[in-house]
Amino acid sequence: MNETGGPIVPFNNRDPVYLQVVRHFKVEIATGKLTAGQVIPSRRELAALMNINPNTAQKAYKEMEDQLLIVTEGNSPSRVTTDERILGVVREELISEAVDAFVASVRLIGVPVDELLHVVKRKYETMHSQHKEAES
Amino acid sequence: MNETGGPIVPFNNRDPVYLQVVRHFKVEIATGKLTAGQVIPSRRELAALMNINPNTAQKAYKEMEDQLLIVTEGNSPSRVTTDERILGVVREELISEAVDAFVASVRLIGVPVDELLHVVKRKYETMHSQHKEAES
DNA sequence: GTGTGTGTACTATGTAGTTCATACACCAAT
DNA sequence: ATTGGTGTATGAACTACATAGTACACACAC
Repeated sequence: MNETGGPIVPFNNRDPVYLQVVRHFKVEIATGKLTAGQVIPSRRELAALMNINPNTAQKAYKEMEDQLLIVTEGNSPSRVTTDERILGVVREELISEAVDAFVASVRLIGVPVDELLHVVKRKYETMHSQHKEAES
Repeated sequence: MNETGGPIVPFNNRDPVYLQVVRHFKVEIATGKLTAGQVIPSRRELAALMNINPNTAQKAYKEMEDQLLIVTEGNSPSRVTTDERILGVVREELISEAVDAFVASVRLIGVPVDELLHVVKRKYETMHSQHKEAES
């Protein structure tokens, strides 16, 4: 599998790869696996790791630099920003974006709040247990 | 506005237009605005209504026929299927798809269920009140 | 029959977005 | 200075989608 050169990492095909890479790093930051000032792989290293094109990695890093998530001085390896104010909102941003998209998609259907919350809770716990099973 | 020939209806630009048209009809069905056996506009009428290309309308209708949502006999106008089993699951499908996508997007972040439900509820009620304001 | 409207099918074109291939400038170590 | 590693820039290639244009077969009304 993956002889075709496609990405290894859990990528869907609806969203651009470079944005999914950005999201991947945001999750790493939000969950504390990446901390302030920590060095991240070079463009080419990341490309090899994720089996994507170096330019795609570059585009993702460029996007993260525009969002002030990472910093790059000269040609030393890029690092996660040390600005705690920025890091602190990453988690909330991720959650908020997901919730916004979700609510927007069900708004027109007119689902009662109670039913909605119930379905979410059920699905969430189901996936969580499946996740645990997969790891064991 | 819309002199350019773009769609009038609330379409985003990430998803293909024809799929958003399909979704539009599914919502109409789910909310009871479209009922079993009801006649829907012809391809050319819909194209004029939504300000899209007739081929895009055709593609949407073709997709709905493949999903057995509508039926077309000869060249009489297409109608919503009378199969209640199919109509009955449209609403649940819409909700389930939205929930699946949502849960998948937040799963990696590891948000506690309680926090998640709280944020959803807050956002949902906010949007709902805004919706009411916009209508008044 | 004529005309109009239906669904359907096919090709071609334009466009936007993504990814790829390549090249360049810089720095550091050997 | 040469080699190998950075980050960076640019243009080509490719894909998906929407659109335009045209055509055909059918049915119903006049």
